[in-house]
Formats: sequence, structure tokens, C-alpha cells
Amino acid sequence: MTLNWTDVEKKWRSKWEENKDFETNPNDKPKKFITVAYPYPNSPQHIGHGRTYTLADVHARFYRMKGFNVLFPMGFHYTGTPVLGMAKRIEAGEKEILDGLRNIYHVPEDAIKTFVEPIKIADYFHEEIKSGMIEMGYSIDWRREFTTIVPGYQKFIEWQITTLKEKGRIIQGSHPVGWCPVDQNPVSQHDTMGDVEPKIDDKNFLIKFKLGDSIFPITTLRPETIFGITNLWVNPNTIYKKVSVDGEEWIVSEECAKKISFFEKKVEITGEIPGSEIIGKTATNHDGREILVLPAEFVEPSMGTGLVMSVPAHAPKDYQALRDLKAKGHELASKLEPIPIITTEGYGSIPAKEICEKMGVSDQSDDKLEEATKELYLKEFTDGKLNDKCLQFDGEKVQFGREKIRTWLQENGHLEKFPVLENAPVRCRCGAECVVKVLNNQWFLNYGDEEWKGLARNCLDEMNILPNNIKTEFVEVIDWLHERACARQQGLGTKLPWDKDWIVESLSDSVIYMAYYTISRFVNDGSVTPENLTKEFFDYILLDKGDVSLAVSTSKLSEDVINSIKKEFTYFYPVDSRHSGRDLVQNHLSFFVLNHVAIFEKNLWPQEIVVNGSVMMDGAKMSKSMGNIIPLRSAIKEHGADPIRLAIISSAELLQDADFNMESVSGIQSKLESLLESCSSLKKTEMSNLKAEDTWILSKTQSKISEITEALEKMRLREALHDILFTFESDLSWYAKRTGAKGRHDISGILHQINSARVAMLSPFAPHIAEEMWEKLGNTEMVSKSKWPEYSPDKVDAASICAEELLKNTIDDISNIIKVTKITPKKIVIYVNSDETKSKIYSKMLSIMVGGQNNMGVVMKELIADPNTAGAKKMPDFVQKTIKDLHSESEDIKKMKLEAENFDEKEFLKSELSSMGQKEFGVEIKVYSENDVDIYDPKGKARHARPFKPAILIE
RNA sequence: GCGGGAGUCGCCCAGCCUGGUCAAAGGCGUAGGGCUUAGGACCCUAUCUCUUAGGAGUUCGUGGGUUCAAAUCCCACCUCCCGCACCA
Repeated sequence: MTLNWTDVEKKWRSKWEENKDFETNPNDKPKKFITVAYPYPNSPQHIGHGRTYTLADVHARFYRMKGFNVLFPMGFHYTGTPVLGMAKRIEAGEKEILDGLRNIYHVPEDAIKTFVEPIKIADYFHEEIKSGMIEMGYSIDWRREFTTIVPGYQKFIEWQITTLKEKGRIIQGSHPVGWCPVDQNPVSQHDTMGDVEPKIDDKNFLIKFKLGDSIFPITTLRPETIFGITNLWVNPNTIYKKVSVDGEEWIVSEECAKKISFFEKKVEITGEIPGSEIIGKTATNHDGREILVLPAEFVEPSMGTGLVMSVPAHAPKDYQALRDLKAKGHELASKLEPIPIITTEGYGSIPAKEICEKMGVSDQSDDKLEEATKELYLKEFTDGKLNDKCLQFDGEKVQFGREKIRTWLQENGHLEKFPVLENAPVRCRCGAECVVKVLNNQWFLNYGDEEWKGLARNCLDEMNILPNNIKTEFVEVIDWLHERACARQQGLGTKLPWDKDWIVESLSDSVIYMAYYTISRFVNDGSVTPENLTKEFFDYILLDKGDVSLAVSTSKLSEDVINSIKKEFTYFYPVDSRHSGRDLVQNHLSFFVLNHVAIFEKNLWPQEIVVNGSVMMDGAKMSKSMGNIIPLRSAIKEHGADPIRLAIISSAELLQDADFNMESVSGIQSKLESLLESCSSLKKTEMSNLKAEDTWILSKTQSKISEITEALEKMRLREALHDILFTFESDLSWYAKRTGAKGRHDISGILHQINSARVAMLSPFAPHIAEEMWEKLGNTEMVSKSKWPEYSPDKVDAASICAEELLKNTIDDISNIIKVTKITPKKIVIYVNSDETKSKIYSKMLSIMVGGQNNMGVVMKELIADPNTAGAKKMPDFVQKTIKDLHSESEDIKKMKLEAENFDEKEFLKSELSSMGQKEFGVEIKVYSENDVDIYDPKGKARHARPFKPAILIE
């Protein structure tokens, strides 16, 4: 059968739409509010994006069938800078990006033409992504859709950020950013050539020495080494500048002067001085010590200030440079000796000397010095301890002492921050080389605040995090989170209400917006305009602050409207489940928690977070450059939405990276098609006169329902889907074997019943094809509106499960014997236990062992203690073997056996084994009881029979 | 460095949370058989070692420990992967 997936999917999508099935308003039913992080529309969505949304949609559809009033909304995140960069590149006619748009994303030419305007890019991909979501069959309430730059949303964000500020969560301070001196703008990854993220090293500092009346600053990553300083280095070939910095006179390289000018300082070059002139002078240390300035050619004017301090005991370069001078007979240098300040296991008193000698460094231009420096730096950082030269820091480990010395120097005015670009040179798209700029008026969310963190931890403790093992990661993130810039100077978004130069940063305007879904419906249908959305309005609706009359008077809305919005919010909030990719744990998801606890009362804090891994394509990471991105919509066109949904879900458990490949899609496709075919042939019929295998398969169906439901509740979708699609199959094939052996033709009704449950459970995963199957099964209502199959324990027939188990095991045993003995059976005889004592002991043992007890001694003791089973004493061999039998059986089966006490092995095997035996082994199978009078037992096997373990004779 | 995750029978991968159902699911590969003129697709069977009666032995990165019982819990070690920010 070849199925036209597109047609089937269209058919059912339009029915859902007609019936407004996914438009959710408050009602009397319990609710679930399920949300996913909205997309940033700068490209079409691919399979990878599809994963999070599909998981959430399955979740939503599942709860809908479970009887909840489920709200699943969607918005679009326009906030941010990427489309700005794209527009620039498109305007500049960059081939790379245009090729990508044309060949990978297949954007029509006339659309590309409009892309010089950033919003047009977002608009285009917004529609593209939305169409994809609809085609995937996501059960979204589109009436609530918005973008983050519409006026209503902006009102909401203004309220949010104002509320945070009022609550003291926002502070101002200085912050270094990557900066383009030509564009006068901060640069991010999207603004640079080669898409490199400018990395800023904020742990770099300069230490101020005095040289006469001037400040003589040197930069270092190792402030603790000031105690081991012997001299300073300047490059004799460099002309240094005299610079006035905030009124102080500094001597630095020209390159350094330029850098400092971006640090929000007043910088003016007042003169110059050749390096050679400084050599031989002395500068004063933080403690007033006189330090000699010496020449060294390794000093690069472009690094730091162009001046270097010398710590020959611990810095290989310094050691070597000093040695070189001494070798040349430099008079002043010859008096200097290294001052060790760190002791490190494995090294003697002057580690730099040791490592230079060990590596055979020839002079200060030797390349080996880099390696030596690296090795020693790391070793001293991790293992080193400061010694008594370091005053009050004596005995500190380097990694902790360094921090303390840094603060100490800073407090005494000897130290200033000197952030540098770690991965320099970084070039802006305009061609200019980027610098570090310190912004003094940056706004921060003070995530470092302990009281705030406490609230967040509180929330996490009570939240359901799926999968649970990622909870520790959240705890860690909350721990190390600190101030975070919440405003930017460029990009789309909402202006800071109190400082219009700034735009609320994109990760800060996307943290509590789920609340806005409950309002956007009213904005979208025109009953509310953005102007109505005043601070008092939001306060009343969202925080229950103030009263309705205040909200009415400022918003100019009627009390009725306000109350229905409030009812809507109160009904749907809090968020019951938030879905997102694992890459957002460190930022969005954590901020989501932090902002909720900062703004809302405890009863409105989020209930659950579901985190999923990413999607790989044929085992490789998806990337534009690899060209292995498959846009979701073209995949749907080719394979159908449902096969893709299933392929994404079935390939990995939640947190794992899912490997997507086309083979699995087509495998699933044919699986679904054959299921559809079998549904078409089944009829709903009255079932009477159930046979053993019928009660068995119906019982099995019940336990499957229970397992699948539980898996879904814990979002173990892969497992659930696997059970629906495949595990069912193995039971069904046993059933087919059994009915086939009997030549039965009356099983359509039973299969109809089983497949109805299966299709219903499949429907959240593969909604379109499940509707089709449901229809073929003869239903007139839609499956998406049907009730989730309910597990009814009373429909589980323990005896039939034990019976089939016995049958399977017996057949297995027979095959096993045949295999080992290699005999061709002419006659097979089965002897069933009929000894009352053995049966009694067996059931007693079951009750003992059901809790997990399987110690021979304990079991025996209990058996003997009971007069009914005291006979066990005389048959330790039987007890031993039975323990083994039961030991290898599942807890479930043991319980079932206990329940099915009156099960008659002989009668069952007699009636069921013959058909199966004929089919499997081609011979007749005779069944006797151990104590039958007419027994045929030439080899005396019968006495070995145990309950549920008949003895076997093969001739 | 800080943090997170992983190491399973030729390969991929499930099981580990909640110890006993585990010689360990499933898929691929390989071997044999069926179907076919043949091949492909498909179906069946086998696939740690030994075993002429349903059995036994040795396995889940390495080494210890807890337990009547460990792939599963605890400790140490080795190896590999990912994130470290103002970017959506």
C-alpha cells in the first residue's frame, strides 16, 4: 500500500482547525499549561528545532486525552541582534549568506530583496516556522500568538523590568564588551568576520608602579608574584608614550594608550619617551622598594601596557632574559638574584631555573619558553603554595592566595582592571579591529544576590525536573550565576523605561512572558489595546496588587473585561510544564526560574521543566557549513509529518542526543502503513466464549496500557512509543502463533479492541495517521478527542498470564532438550506435578519469596515452621530447585502465580499444548499427571515434575 | 581549573534512578535455511564459552567495598565528550 501522507495529514488538520480543537479557554476542567521556548526567526526550523516542539506537543495531546484542559501557545522572539547582522551582510551582498538563503533555505529571490530590513527577515522566517509547526500537527492555540516587538508585549516587558527594578533586582555598574571603534557599537558573534565571539579576559589587571612623578603600570595575570619581583622590563627599541589618564601621568606603549581610551577614562597623549631612556632608572613598588628597569627584547608593546615586571624565580622568560644580560656582563643585572615566593612539590627553590635547564632553553628568543611558561604556570597554580615572602598570605595555595592578594592590592590603590580580548585580533564586519570597551552605565540583573538564589533554590526543590538527573546542573548554575547585563545598546526589543538609550536584552525579555499568553488573546481580538495595558492593570492582573477600580481607572477598560482577563490568568497560571533544549539550562531556563521567584508569589511559580538533548544528523552535528541541515518543511513534504515526529522521538531518550536518519523515518513510515492496513481489516464485534489465549492477550494489553501511561507521565516518550509500536508486536505475534496453530478465524473483534487502545495511545505521537486509523476502525468521533485508555486491573487475568508463561516455558524446554541432544523427536511426553505436598510447599514458597527473599536457609525455616509444609524438610532438593525456578522469575509473575492459586496445569496443557506441539515439533504431545494410573513413563521422569515445571520425556 | 555527562556481549545502543525478571532487549553485521531463474526485498533460525536432557562457566572501563545477591548502590582510578556567559 502506498499512502499519500500529505493528503491524510491535510484532511485531519483541517478538521482540527474547523472544530477549533486546540483553542483553549478557561472551563470547569482541571488545566495544564504547557509551553516551549519560542523560536528566534532568523532561519527556517530544521529537524533539530522540531524535537523540543514535538515533545511538548505529545505532552499536550496526552494530557488533553487524559481529560485536562490544555493550553499550548506559541510566540516568536524577535528581540536581539542576529537579524541586524544578517541584514547588513545581505545589504553588502556577501556571497556566503546569500548562497545559504538560496540553496539551503530556498528563500525566493523577491523575499531576499526585502531582507536588507532586519524585521523583514524575522517576518519571513516567522511565517515559515509557523507553517512548519502547523504542518507538523502541533496542537497550538494560535489565537494567542505574538512577536516580542508588538506594542502589547512591549508594555508587558516594560512592566516586568520596572517591577524588577522596584524590587531592587537591577543594579548599575561597569562592564567590558567587545566593541567596534568604527561603528561605535558592541560586537557579538554575528557582527564579526568569521563569526567569532569576542572573548574578553576580565581577570587581567595592571599594577601601578611609580617612576618619578609618573605612573608606570605593568599588566599581569599573576598579581601574587609582586612579592618576587626583582626588576622591570622595557623594550629598548620601543618609543613609549607619556599619557594623561584621568589626571595622572602614565608611561605606556602607544597601543596601550589606545586601549585605555576605551575604558571610560580621559586619555590624552602628552609626550613620548624612548624605552632606552627608561632603562637604568628605578621605579617604586607597592611597598616603596626601588625596582630597577632593564632592557628585554621579548617585551611586546602590543601586549598589555608594553611594560613587564620580572619574576625570575617563577617566570621562565624573566629568568632567561636576566641570564642573557648577565652573560653579556651587564653590570646592574649581575647583582640581581631570583626571589622565590612559591613552593611547589616536585620543584626546588627556583622553579623557572630548573625548567629552563630541563628543557635546554638557549636564550630569551627560544620558542621552548612558551611551553615552559605554560607548564610551570599550571603546576604552580594548582599545586603551589605561597611562602613567607608573601607576608600575611604565607602558606596560602596559589589559586586562592592570588585572589586575596588581588583584592588587597586593589584596596590599596595599586591595581586596576585591564580587560583584554583573549582571542585577538577580532575583526568587525566593517573591517575594523575590535577593542575592549568598558561601559560604565551598564544595567545588570543581580543574579549574584544570595537571597534571590535562595528563593530560586526553593522553587527548584519543589519543581519537577525531567529528566531528574539534570537537576544538579540547575543547582550548580544557580550557584555560580552572578550579575548579568540585562540591557543592550542595539538590536530589536523594548526600551528600558527609565533609560531610553538601552534596549532590554533578549534573554531578559523572555523569562516570564508565558503570563502574557493569557492576555494576548484579548489584545489579538481587539477587546484590549496596548494603551490599556498600564502598570496598575498588570499589577492587578498578575500580582493581585491594588484593586480593580485602580486598574479600571488607569487602563480605561471595563471592570468586566479586566475581570475576565484576570480569571484567564488565574486559571492558567502557573506554568505546568516548560520545555526546552539542554543548551538553555545555563541561561534561559535558570533565568526563567529566577525571574518567576523574583516577581511572583509562590503559588505562581513554575511546576515543571522538561529538558531535551539535541538532534544529530546521521551521527554528525547539524550545521550550516556541513550542509546537513534538513529544513523541517521539506522533510514533511517528503516523508510526512508523523513519521518525522516518531523518528525524532524514538531515536533517543529525553536528554540524549537524538540521531536522526532517513532509514529510521522510512522504517517507521512502513510500520505505520502496515498498522493502518491492519486497522482497516478489523471489525468491531461482540466477543463471547473467550479462549485461553484471548484472555491472555487482553490481560497483556492492560499491563501495556499501564506501562505506557506511566512512561508518558514521566515524559519517557521513547519508551512509551517503543511499547506502542514494537513491544505490542511480540505479544501479538505469540497470539497469532497460538490462534494460527488452532486455525482460528474469530479473532477480529479482539484485535479490534487491542488496536483501538493502541491507536488511541499512538495518537499523541502520530496525530494524523492515528485519526485515519481510528476512522478505519469504525469510529465517528476523532481520536484526539477520545479518552486515554484506562488501565483496569480487574481485566488482568492472572491465571491466563501464568498459563501462557507455562506454555512458553515448556515449549522452550522441549526445544532446548532437542537442541542439546540433537535427537529427532518421535514422541514427546509431559508429566505435570500433581503431588499435593509439592503444590503446598510451592505456594508457600511463593508467598515467602515474593518480597525478594531467596535465601535457602530462611525459606526452609519458614516452611518447617508451618505444619502444612513441614514435609519440606524431607525434600531439600525440591526446595533448592524451586528456589532457583522462582529466583529467575519476575516479581510480577510471582504475584500472579500467587493470585492464580487454583490453576490446573494438566487441564491447560492438555488442551493447549497439542496444537502448538504439532506446529512446533511436528509430533503429538501427551500430557500426564505424575500420579496418573495409566501413565507412560519408561524412564521414570515423572517424579521430577515440579509445579510450573513439568518433567519432559522425548523419544 | 570549575561544572555536567558517558564507558555494556563484532559495531550501534537499551538496562542503572527503584539491586534479584540479566548471558543482558532492539537494530546492524555475520552464518545457515525458506522464497526466487538469479540477485534484491522479505520471512525463519543461530550468533560469549562449554555441554548428547531442559545444565554449567566467565562477562557490563579498571581496582576495591556494601549485600544472601551488583551492569545496577558506595569509594578510588583511567579514558572520552560537552558547557563556562552577556549570545539567540
